[in-house]
Amino acid sequence: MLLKAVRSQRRFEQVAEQISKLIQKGKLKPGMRLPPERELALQLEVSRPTVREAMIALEISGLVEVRVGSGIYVLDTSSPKLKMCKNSVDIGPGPLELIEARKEIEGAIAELAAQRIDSGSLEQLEQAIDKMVHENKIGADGDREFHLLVAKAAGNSVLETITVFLWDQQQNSPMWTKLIERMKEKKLHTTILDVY
Amino acid sequence: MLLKAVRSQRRFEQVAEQISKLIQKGKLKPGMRLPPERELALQLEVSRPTVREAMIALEISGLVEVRVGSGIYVLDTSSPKLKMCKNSVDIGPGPLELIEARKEIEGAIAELAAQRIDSGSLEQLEQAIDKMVHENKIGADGDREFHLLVAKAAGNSVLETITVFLWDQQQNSPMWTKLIERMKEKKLHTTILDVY
DNA sequence: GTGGTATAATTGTAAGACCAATTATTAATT
DNA sequence: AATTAATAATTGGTCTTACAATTATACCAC
Repeated sequence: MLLKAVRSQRRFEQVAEQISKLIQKGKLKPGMRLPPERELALQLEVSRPTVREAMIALEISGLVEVRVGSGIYVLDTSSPKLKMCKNSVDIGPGPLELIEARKEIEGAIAELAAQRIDSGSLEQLEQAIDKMVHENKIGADGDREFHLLVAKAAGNSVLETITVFLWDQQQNSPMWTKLIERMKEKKLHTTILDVY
Repeated sequence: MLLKAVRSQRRFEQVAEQISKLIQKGKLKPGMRLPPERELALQLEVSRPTVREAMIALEISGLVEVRVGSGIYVLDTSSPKLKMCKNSVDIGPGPLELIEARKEIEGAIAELAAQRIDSGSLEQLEQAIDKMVHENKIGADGDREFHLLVAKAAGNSVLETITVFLWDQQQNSPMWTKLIERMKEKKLHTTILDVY
């Protein structure tokens, strides 16, 4: 007998749910600015702190963006098809697991891409490689660009999203930056580049 | 000239970050109850609403659980390292892309798992396979169980998370369910099973 | 036009009060 | 003495009000 746990739903959750569904249904389109917090509070018949809590919840969920002094705007939730709470508090995994995951997954993606890539994308790739070599450091723009191009060449939006996700995890991980620093000191670039 | 956008970090974000790091470092262990909101406000020298906003952020990020009248408790974030946002409910990509993505990624994961799996996990896997065969349908519990066990056997939390994610996407995709129905009609089970 | 400035709109933060739910304590009853 | 009931203390949930910080807009001088 499967039962759902009864949770007293707090007000900010109800508010967040309402707004979320409006975005889902397309009543609120990306780029739109929703009413000021005070006005929302009036319409929903709750206090402004409650509205604020709901907005923070939506922001962390990646549905809206709060711009100070300007307003709250609906984000585009369709293009980055998977939303892995970017603004959410960092609970990232360690860098070693990430390196391994990238090695495996991007390797598989690269195979696909090799079969499908067209001449235009190939040229872009070469440029990215040049850039990466020129920058001569790990975690730079050329690096990211390269991997994303490979993913795009594979022609699968899911794989592309996962690549973006892996990259962003790396960028947000405090342990990663620390690892990068230590590698710079010890000049282990070549060793690490082999992993890629 | 690449510049990063400057975001004024709001107070509740700073608070959430502090607590988050304490949890990461193990200073706050799962199950622990953190100080009352009022006391946190005093220690951090911020107002209580700010603390509340931070707690909501942490809650949605899956780091803590708020129990009314009792307190705020640290959740176990070690096993499901990355959480999807509750409020994120989107349409998701088409089923064909998902099938392909799963084929590529789970294939790569399976390689790793094959090298690392122990006898205990192997036995679990066999049971899952039996279950899957017995259920004789796609997308059932045995199916999910099987893929998750493989991912776990690979010993990489990132890969495990991605597997869970792919599976959940499939579950949430309306196009997927439609596809399953049509396949049932046309009895193409065996064809699809080859893809796995 | 360009650049600076003033004004208004909006979010950010604070403080205090009170309510609701939970938990701990105490008293009462058996 | 043990169990139960009533009470108090603790804690999160919400509201109200006020002010600060930030942003966008309109306006003005140059």
